[in-house]
Amino acid sequence: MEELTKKQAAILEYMKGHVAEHSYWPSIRDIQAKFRFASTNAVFGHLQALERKGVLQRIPGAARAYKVAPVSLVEDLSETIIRYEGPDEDAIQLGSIPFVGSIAAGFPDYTESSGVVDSLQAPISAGSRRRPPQSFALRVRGDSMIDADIHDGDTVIIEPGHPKHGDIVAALIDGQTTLKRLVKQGSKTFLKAENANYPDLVAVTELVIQGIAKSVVKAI
Amino acid sequence: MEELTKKQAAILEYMKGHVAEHSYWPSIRDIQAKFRFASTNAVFGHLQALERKGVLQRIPGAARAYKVAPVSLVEDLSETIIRYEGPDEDAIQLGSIPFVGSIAAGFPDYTESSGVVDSLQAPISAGSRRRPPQSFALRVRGDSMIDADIHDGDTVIIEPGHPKHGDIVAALIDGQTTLKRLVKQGSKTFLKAENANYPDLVAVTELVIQGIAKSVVKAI
DNA sequence: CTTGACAGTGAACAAGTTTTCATAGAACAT
DNA sequence: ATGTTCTATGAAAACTTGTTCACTGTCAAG
Repeated sequence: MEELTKKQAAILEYMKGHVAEHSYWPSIRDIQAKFRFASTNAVFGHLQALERKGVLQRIPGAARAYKVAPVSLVEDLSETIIRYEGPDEDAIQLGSIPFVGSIAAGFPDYTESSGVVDSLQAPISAGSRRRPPQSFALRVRGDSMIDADIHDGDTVIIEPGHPKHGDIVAALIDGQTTLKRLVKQGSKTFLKAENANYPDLVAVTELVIQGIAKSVVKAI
Repeated sequence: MEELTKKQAAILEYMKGHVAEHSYWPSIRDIQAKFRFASTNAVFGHLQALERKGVLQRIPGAARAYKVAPVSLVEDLSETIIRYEGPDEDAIQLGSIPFVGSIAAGFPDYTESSGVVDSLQAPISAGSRRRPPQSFALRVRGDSMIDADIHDGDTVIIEPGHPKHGDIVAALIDGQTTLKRLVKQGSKTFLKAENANYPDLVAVTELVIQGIAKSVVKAI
């Protein structure tokens, strides 16, 4: 993946923010005004670049119509950072998560049955209309679970619940969600990374598990 | 709120689904084609009706640009069912959650930093780009917290973390997320409903807290 | 039987929007 | 020096889209 230029990144960010704030995409002219371009064509070029670089999909001819492609961002996060990607009740249906931009100011737009969120590094649990369990999907970052055959880029389906010994869980550690195996020893509970190179056990202070990994969708 | 006619509801549903599937709104002509209207004006009329009834907000002149208004659905859920509505890092910014329809078939469109979910009765934690804490918002259903001045319809901002004694937390009980106050007695931990009519304490088995309520946005 | 809300056709207009064409400076690697 | 990429201007073409106007029909309430 080619790198985005500063302006390209800024424009993409603005577009996502616009969606988050207004729930619809900005027009080329909106972007032009925001960045004080004298010509719409300046924006046009950037959009083409964004599409060429694979981070944005335009719908030719259609107004205010875009999609964003999966983007891999490199960030200085240690261990297995789990990022939200989309919800589901089943790995097979994982494909149904539409995009959403970043959080921005504005008036809340939501319905009882749905919502859009920015979720940079957080788990999201979401229920389907059919199944009560509020399963959700996480994208795995890092290699702390490679011994469990869960690799960077994989997507894990998490379901809230009370974990048993041996379950792989999404837990909150140091403010970040990580994927670990739950280990009970007597009355004590620990979390264990499934990577021989990682420190063995992390003591569970309490009440930090957000869900249990039920299945894994391997990265393509 | 006036009732929606069958066609109006169908059109609104289609629009939401279109957003969920494609991440952008349909044009009037898209809707026209979907419902086999011979005239765009048939759609136009319905959209006007939807706006008049307060469930849809149009942006005059702008293409493929709409917002949806909050909708209250009544469902047979006991106790304080918490529903995801939108994320935020702050109550003041709560307004920034864009709409999303129900889950629909299609290819996943997401970025590393965002996602759209169907979230009928689940909590979603979401982070902003700025602040690591992955706060999220929940809509309160039921009256188990009325003594804490949290009422049905209110929106609570939840932030993942390790709760202290006295914190109001979003906890998973019987597979559903509920809002309760955390009470510690010696080495034991309980959850307590803030309603004199409700049973006093619920023992915390372990690892069920999903976040701490930081602020409340009162229902209008 | 009339009135009004609801639903729709058909055509046309006006505005919004994307897209193309022609042109050019700055930064940078070859 | 020279080509390439990125960035940008300015104008216009072409298409998309929301909006309006005129007219018809249904159905229930008054």
